[in-house]
Amino acid sequence: MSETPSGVVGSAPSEPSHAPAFSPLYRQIKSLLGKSLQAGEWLPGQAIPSEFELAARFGVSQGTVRKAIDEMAADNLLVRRQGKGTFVATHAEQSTQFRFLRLTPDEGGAPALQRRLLECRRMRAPMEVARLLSLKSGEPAVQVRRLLLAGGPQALRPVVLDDLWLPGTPFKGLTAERLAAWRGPLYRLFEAEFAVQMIRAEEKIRAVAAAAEEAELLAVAPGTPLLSVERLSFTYGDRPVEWRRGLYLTTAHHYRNELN
Amino acid sequence: MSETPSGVVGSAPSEPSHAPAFSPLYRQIKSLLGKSLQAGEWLPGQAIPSEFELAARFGVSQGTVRKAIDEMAADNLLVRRQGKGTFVATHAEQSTQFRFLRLTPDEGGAPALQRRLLECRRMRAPMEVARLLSLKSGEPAVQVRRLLLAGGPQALRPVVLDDLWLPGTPFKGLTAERLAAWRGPLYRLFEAEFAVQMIRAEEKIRAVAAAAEEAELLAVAPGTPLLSVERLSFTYGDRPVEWRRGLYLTTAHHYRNELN
DNA sequence: GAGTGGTCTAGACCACCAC
DNA sequence: TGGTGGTCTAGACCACTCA
Repeated sequence: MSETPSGVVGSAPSEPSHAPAFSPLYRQIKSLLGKSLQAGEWLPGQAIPSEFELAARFGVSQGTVRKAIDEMAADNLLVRRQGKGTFVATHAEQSTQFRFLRLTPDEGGAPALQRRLLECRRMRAPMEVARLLSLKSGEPAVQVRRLLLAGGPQALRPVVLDDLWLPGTPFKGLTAERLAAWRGPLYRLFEAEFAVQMIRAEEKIRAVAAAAEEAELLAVAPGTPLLSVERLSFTYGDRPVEWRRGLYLTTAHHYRNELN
Repeated sequence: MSETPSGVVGSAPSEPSHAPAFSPLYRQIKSLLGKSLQAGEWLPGQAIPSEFELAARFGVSQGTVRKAIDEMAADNLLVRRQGKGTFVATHAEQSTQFRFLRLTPDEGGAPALQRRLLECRRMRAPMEVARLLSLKSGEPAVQVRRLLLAGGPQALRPVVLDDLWLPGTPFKGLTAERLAAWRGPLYRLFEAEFAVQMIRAEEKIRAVAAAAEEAELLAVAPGTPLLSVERLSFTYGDRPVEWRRGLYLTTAHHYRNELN
């Protein structure tokens, strides 16, 4: 293309010392699309404009838009559906239901877990939590504690004890009642009611011995080895918006991982 | 293209009942490239032919070859280097050194682990191992046991106790001497000396209590919680070629994972 | 049949590397 | 300077969905 339309810059021929890294057109498009997502121009589950429309908007060819969308689909930000369109990823769909839960029964595939809410309270963020969530000390936070239970209707056994911390400001209306009433994935609640989309997460996994209180909640003997799974979740713009620690009982379950 | 060259089929216009899934050209190319890799036509670290050469060989356009290579690069089978060519992935490079080891020090980035070989013996594959490696019962296997140790030169502490099982036939010349003399990644030895490339792996992680023997080797008290990491590794064609169990001491280290 | 994403092509030009 | 991968374009046609 010879013209330079709407916000997209042609490849600068020469840059000052230590050039700020050449960025191809499709990456600029990707960045612009990311900003639109972050601004809420298209909501989770909704379709974004077609590739040709976006190409016209940005003044590039359809193939260039395509490459940008390809990458965002690989990042799980968008979902392509042939014949229908491209959609903003959501935690509402069955297929992405357990995208972040890697706990699997040793026998049989489906997790099929029940939830039991133990606690939900607002407080000033503890120092460690404030640091991880990039909050100023003294800012409000929400703590949630819950159990996940597995097994048939009669033989329900606790498997996961989760402790979550969320920044208080974006999660202003989050209460125990709200949580207890919610059916469906937690992250779906967050995106639907609080406009917070969980995009990616980092986990740190250790083996620990169950403390007295944890052991009682999980119905195991104190000292039982448990998987400690610390998770820091990020939303658009790599901003951390959730920290949680899960204690997984791995007698009949395991944490599965694929290495590529 | 209007002609149908060397082994590549055009999109069949109509298929019999329950059509065997339409496969685009670039996937057929990908499959052919995969077979060449498996056959050892290009060895780890070597360059494969240029995109134009491959396009000519397969009778497709350069863009189609490019898309096939793109996917194989995403699968970590190939590595692209602008200006130089496309190379068969290898475990020799620094960058892919610890592709499969997710254990990280709590403080500081580099793992920097030392190895200590404990055992290497040939035996008939135990039933469980035979099952996992798709061996017939009674077929030979190689068991390797080793320690990984972390810390400065004076304060070396055991961190990982690894037990590996390998199929005896492909690993015919593998001995304790061979292993002890080897400097560099284990998987590099496997690909260089035994023509076995580890491509991907599946891990199952649990928390367990250290048994007496394990505790002694790791220099911890019996009953100490350890991460049990079971890994099944695959080579070309999704054939399992290694099963290992690692016991990770996670007091100063953790298993890191990224969720997308 | 119209609209969407998916594939394939051919050609131009750019960025990087080696000689 | 020539060869490699990387980007971008324009256009054709296929596959899928839905009205």
